[in-house]
Amino acid sequence: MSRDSSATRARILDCTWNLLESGDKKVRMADVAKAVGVSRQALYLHFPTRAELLIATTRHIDSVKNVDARLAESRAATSGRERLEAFISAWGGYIPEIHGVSVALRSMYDNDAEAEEAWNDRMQAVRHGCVAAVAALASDKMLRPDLNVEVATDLLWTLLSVENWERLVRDCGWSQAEYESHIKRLSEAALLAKD
Amino acid sequence: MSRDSSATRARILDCTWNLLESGDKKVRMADVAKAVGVSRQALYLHFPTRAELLIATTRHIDSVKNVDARLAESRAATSGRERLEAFISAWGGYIPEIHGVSVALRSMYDNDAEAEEAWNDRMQAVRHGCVAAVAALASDKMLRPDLNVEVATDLLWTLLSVENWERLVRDCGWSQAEYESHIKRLSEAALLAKD
DNA sequence: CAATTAATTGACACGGTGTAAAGTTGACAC
DNA sequence: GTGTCAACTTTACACCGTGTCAATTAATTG
Repeated sequence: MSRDSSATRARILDCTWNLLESGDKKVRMADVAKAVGVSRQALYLHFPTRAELLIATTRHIDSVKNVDARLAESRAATSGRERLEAFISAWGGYIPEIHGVSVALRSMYDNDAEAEEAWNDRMQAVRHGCVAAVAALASDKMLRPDLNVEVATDLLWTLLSVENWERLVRDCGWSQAEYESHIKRLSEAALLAKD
Repeated sequence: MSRDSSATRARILDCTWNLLESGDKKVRMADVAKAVGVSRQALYLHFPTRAELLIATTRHIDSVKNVDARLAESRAATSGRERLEAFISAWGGYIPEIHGVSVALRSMYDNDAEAEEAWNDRMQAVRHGCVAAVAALASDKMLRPDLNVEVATDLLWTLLSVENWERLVRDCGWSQAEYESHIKRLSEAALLAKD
């Protein structure tokens, strides 16, 4: 090989990440190319479409930030309630890391089926975590009697949405700590049987 | 005048509304023109940009559905708690009506400052309703002691977001009634002092 | 040296928004 | 009737961003 292809690929992913995270709205292929210091066409050599670049970037972030490991930690908790809190901390703390790319992906949602799929895929992963947390509550007999696992999962999943994080932290100016503590309280109020 | 300008304008707004509500994703200027039975340029004669057409459509819906009056009703309630429930019913029941146009407006959010402004404007109107409901709770001494009006408003506003409605009703398949009852319970759990 | 491969340059098609200009049609006034 | 005004049509085009294509340059490796 004349130059190291995988190295440029990595540089592209890093630059894309930076651009997305810096919040400079417009992240066009040309912007990424410029930031990487490479021609626009070189980008298409590595990623055939913008959607695939964004998806690859999320996977890149996931692996760097090790989201799976983080979420897995919450499974170590003994009681259902501890597990719920651990899960909220893990996922809630992860949201700010992926916020930039999540905005970009969601704004392609309507026109691009691939982007939609990628985003839904990530959200299903979160949902699985919600199911596990809710199931742990249920087996501790801590789940509100008027909720089944399905409905409780829907509720928790909704509370933990990126959109809600955006509204509270970005639009309302809450700190990450405020977000986490209020969402924890709210989730418990939503799911736990009062005993 | 050869034809009635304001009548075509009304037809345009109605057709836009229909198209948006029918969920046929792509609502381009050409699609609207076709649906109205008018040339694409005639559209631009009435609405200089797509954003302005969408904004005018929301205003049109608002006036037809009389959202202000609906929200105003919630002010009639005597106790703070009743008022909260009335507000949630009023707004929650209105969301499905504007869902189509809300999707369209939000998907322009990133590229179009005008669309962003229009959407924020609508959401601020909702927020005012939230403030009023929370204030009513506070004056009834029903507000959780660890919440001030500001934070409580942020929470309620977030719970009542269109995004949460979409997730629960559209993605999770809840009925409108289920949505309303769970959101009411959740809002009360979030805001009310336990007495 | 020859082959391979990364990357460059420049051109272009496509879809959707928005603009510009000239022509058509109908209502009404005088 | 003729003239005028305004709504609307038709056609053409500019702009932007994505994605494609083809020809070329340059570096590495056997």
